Amino acid sequence: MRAGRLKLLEERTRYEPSEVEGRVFARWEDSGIFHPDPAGRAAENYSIAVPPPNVTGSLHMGHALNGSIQDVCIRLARMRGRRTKWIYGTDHAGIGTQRQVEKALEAEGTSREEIGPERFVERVWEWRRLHGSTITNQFRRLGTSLDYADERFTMDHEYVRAVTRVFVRLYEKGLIHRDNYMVNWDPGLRTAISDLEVEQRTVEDTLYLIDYPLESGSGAVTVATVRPETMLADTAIAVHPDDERYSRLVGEAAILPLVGRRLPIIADEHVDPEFGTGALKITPGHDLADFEIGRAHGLEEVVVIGEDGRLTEAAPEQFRGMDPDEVRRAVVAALREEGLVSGTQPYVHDVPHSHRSGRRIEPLISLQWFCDMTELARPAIEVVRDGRVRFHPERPWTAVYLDWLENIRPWAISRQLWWGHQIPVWYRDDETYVGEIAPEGQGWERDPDVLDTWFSSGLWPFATLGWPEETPELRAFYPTDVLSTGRDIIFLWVARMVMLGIEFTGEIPFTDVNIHSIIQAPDGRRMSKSLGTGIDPLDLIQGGPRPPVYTEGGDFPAYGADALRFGLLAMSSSQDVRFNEDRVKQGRDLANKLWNASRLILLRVSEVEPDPGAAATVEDRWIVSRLERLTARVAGLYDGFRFSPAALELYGTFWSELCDWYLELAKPRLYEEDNEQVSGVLLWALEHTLKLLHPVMPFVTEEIWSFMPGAEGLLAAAPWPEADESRIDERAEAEVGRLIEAVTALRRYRDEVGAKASVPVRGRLVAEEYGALREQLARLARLELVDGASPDGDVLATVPIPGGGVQVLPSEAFDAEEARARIAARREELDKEVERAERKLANEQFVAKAPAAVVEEERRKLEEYREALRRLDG
RNA sequence: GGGCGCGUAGCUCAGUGGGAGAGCGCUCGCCUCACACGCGAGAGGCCGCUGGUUCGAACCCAGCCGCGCCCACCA
Repeated sequence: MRAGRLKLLEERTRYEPSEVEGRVFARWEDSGIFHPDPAGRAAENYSIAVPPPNVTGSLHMGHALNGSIQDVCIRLARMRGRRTKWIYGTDHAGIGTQRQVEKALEAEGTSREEIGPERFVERVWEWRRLHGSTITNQFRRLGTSLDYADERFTMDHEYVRAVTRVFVRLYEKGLIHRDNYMVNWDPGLRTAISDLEVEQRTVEDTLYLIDYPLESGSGAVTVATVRPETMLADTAIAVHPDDERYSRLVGEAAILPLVGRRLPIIADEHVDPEFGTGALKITPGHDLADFEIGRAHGLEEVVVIGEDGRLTEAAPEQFRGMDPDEVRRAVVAALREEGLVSGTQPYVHDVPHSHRSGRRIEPLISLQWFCDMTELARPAIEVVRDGRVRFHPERPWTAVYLDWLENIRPWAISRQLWWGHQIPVWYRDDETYVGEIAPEGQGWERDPDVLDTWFSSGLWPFATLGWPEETPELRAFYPTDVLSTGRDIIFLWVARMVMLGIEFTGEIPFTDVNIHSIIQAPDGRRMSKSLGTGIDPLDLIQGGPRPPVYTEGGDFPAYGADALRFGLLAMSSSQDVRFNEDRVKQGRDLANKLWNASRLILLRVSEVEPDPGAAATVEDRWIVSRLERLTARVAGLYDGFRFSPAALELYGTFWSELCDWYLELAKPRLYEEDNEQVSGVLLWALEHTLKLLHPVMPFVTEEIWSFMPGAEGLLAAAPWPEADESRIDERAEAEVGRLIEAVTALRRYRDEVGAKASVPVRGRLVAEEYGALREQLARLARLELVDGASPDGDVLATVPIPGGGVQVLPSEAFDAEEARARIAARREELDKEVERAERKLANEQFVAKAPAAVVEEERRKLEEYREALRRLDG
């Protein structure tokens, strides 16, 4: 059986991810290791709740990176023997999903309004049935070990019950209330949105100066505004209390042009006397600042703009039904006719826009549900301050989180959508009923609004585990351990989970928050489908078209999931990075290298137990020592959420030390008949490497694992190697270090003098240190070593190596003249080094103040260079 | 307006007090019986600028120049 499989290994000189990945994934999933029993307590178990992707979404680069990161954590914990659950599920994503279905309806020539709420919600569920598994299958392609067998959805019956419970409890606690208040109205989506869903965009506007005649008839007050259309709802004029230009007018009134309303002139500190004319028109119905000034002064709130963004019946007849742009032109024209526009100037400023629809926000007074956050924020601040919840990297995210929570404002939680968690409130005449189930009796009407999607997301780590029921899952896996996400949802999601988690479970929902890079397009822009800058992770895994942001290169090759994972982890850090296909390529090359190094080892070893104790030679002890160091280093990096250096160190040590040096050093012994000792070391080195790399590149490592002699079970469930410091061998490292330096120097010499690749250079080793490694030195440097007993006079050159040199003797390999010129150049180089070191050591300050070890190191180097020079001359 | 971050090799990025690193790209030589998705050897850097602290600065401090992000009710 094994022989048959080895044949496959023999024949395949390239690693083929597409042939391996599906098969390996099925083995994992069928084994059940992704789906743990809900046993034990959370403190001993390990869990992560995945940021739930939109149910009808598809995998993008952020998912791929974050999936890779979390999978490293999960696989590491699993190998360390923890009972491990990666909580999986999807989000109903209110606005996003509703928009998708609306578009589908439009394509059918109908609309949401036409089919009504009930039928619409049915259509959304149908949509979910059709598209809901896409992203799940894409996560499988990435190799992520999510608990797919226990999938949750934020609109599941049990989840809805949790959401309802939370709303009712917060209401009963007095933290949720309904109010007529100024909200960010999205006229495109026709719903209120929260402050966090608003983004500022820089807009070029015109600042209009408009004269408002005084009631007394003696002149006018000139106000400055970029939205003249809102004047129709003005109810006052405000000036700064200390502004002497206007102090005599405070208490008087002006007359609102076009409308005729009497506007009291009031004093308020929020007015900036430096801006415009120092007089501010007050529109409490359509501007947040004015709204607050209005409430402070008890001003009338006139509303002339409706929920569709058009002027309402409350506006003068000539303007009704106009959209904001139309009405602006019309109002300005009307004012000009009356000679009341006394100036205009271009004005560039930031204007709030809806993050979802891109439309300019229309601040409107509207009856909405609000959640007061101050009380919830207090313990959420506490747990981060005292380190119970830690951000990685700590800076700047800890401060970002704390700043926001310390200045938190009420959260507008109701949305005028049809898809989502309907607010559990019923009305009958003047009565309001808030409860988990509908009230008894006739005539109750349920509030048609739904909750902000982030309200339900905020319960994710515990509602997915069955809360409010005391389920075994909750006991086993809550609190979770790590939460990993991008910085863009620290406020929207992370902070709210902390607040709601503490409030409803009494515990922090996770102990570590990892904030990962945001990966930009290769040109530095945002990755986005509509911009043509988005790169589909699946196209990298299985091959596919390059997006328009690439102007050349044809299709992506099929790099494979391991390559993508490696690439994303290697390119990402704490700051935003541009997508770098070369890193993915590096990952593919690594998988291939791993495959081929494994072929070399597995096709030739004796079937023995992997055993670091089998180390018999200095190079054996060297590789064992190097891999033990790597183990400690990589574990530390993984645990510190430093995945990029971890991936790159694994790459470097495996490639440069294990492959380039150790495998080459071990080959002669491996090819011998009696190779059991070196087999033990090689198998140990391979096994160790596979384990360390498995969290990053699970497919290729699992596949190779299956070829190990006596392989049993899954690598994914194999024990993680703990670093063993007793196997660190400084002496072996120093000896092999010298060998490497010597071989490199000799190879460089060969290269410099143009030695023919296939012909050995004759030479005599003049150095004490190479005892056991003498043959290796000769073989790797392609030297024909002659006995040192009888020195002849025709030494062409001496190549300095640590501890001595190699006298080069004439041979067929190269031309002697050229060699002499090379030596002269090398001497110059060494002279420079000696001079530098001497200068440094001549500096009394340096010798006196630098740490002894540093000074000593410098002396050692100086001596080494002098020695090398002596060798060169002799 | 407030805050945060970035500027290091041609490109994308690590490095954060003791002689500048990786991958790709480039040059030269190799199909050496694991791998040409490979092997060997190299070239390439006023570590944005100016001052300061220090025996010593890419790294710490200050200022400046350039770029980016977040927060924010000055119309």
